[in-house]
Amino acid sequence: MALTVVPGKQQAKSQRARDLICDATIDLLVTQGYSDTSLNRVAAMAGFSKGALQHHYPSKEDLIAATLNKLLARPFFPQRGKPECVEDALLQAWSKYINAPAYRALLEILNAARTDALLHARISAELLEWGRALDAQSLEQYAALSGDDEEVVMLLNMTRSFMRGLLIQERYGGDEIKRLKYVKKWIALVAPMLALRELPE
Amino acid sequence: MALTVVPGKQQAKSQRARDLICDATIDLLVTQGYSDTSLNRVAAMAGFSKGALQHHYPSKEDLIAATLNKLLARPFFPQRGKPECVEDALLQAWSKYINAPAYRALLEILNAARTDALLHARISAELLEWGRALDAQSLEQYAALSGDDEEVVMLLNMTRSFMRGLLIQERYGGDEIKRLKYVKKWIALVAPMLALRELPE
DNA sequence: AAAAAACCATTCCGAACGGCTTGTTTTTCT
DNA sequence: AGAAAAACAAGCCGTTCGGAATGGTTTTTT
Repeated sequence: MALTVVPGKQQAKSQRARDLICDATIDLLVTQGYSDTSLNRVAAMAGFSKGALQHHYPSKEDLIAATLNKLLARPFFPQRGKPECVEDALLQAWSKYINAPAYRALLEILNAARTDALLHARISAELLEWGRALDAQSLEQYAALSGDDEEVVMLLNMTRSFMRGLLIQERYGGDEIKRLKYVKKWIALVAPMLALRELPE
Repeated sequence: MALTVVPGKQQAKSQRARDLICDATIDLLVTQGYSDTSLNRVAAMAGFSKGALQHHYPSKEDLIAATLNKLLARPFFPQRGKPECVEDALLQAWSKYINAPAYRALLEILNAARTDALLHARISAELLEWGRALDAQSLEQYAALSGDDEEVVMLLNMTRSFMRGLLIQERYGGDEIKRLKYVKKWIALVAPMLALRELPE
């Protein structure tokens, strides 16, 4: 008789519920900020009751950790549709990765973790691993004209830092066009020191 | 008889109270974050009752606006003890201005204003003026080797963006030494394009 | 000296928070 | 089919928030 280890109708439903909840959390983080992303609002926006939310994520810390997990899974480097040159690649990093709602949500969590010791302890290991993974991916994608691998990591990290800082500037002047101008200027400075690595099939 | 328009004993006391309150606010913003910088805690840390705080700053918005005012008054360029070269000047901008508690407090307010419409409306004009003043000061202090004044403003703004983003990186790896290394790398990139302007007596 | 204004302390309020408990419905397993 | 587990709903609890009201004290002005 069908000993089907079928994924389970309920498991799928549960997974879908968790996805909806995390998506709602991201949305609220972007539009309302961390402290106003309350469990009540998340439940309401996701279309569940408070009890359902509590069932899937027993505490707010659990909810945020799960949401962060989803946010960190976003690829910094596009896995298909490889860009033609370094300039295009870095420009895409800005428009597709940094200057996007999901990244703003990520920054909200990072900022909250700065002063919330428990949250910080909960996610710090994951963040460190994330940083290491980003560095490794940088080396897979780029090479430095100087031949120094460490320089690749530095330049990519510096680029991300710059873009992060630029994203924050939106809060006090600096419209979208001006920010894009700055990004291009940065790329013009840094791109000549980098080259795209040949990707293995 | 002495028509002395003496400052007034009470006025001085009042001013001192406001200073203490704003200092406590800055301290709490740095150590606890914006949402945990409650009026109760501010009053307690400043050594006043809640009623006293309420007297000096009728609403939290007023308190934050006043504190922001104090934070924006910090000089980005050192007014005395002029640095010898562009490299030193930019390095000082990092160590004395950006990588300092007061700047973290400023970022907390900016971040809060992103989602708090009322606070944003209250401080946006002041922030715009601040940005303009920074640009003007940049032109007073620096000249571009290319002769293009706009480039001076851009490079200084890019430097501030980069340092801002670098400050945030502290939350997920990147110790103090590594951040300083990044700052120096950036300065090495950008300083050759700038020159200190001769300051009039 | 009297009146006015500024300063400060205490207390209370309604609202919202995160977390928890209890009860009902739906799915899965035997 | 029936028991167990998972999913969900609704409500309560203790706390804290920002703000308002009230009253007393000190300083300034008239």
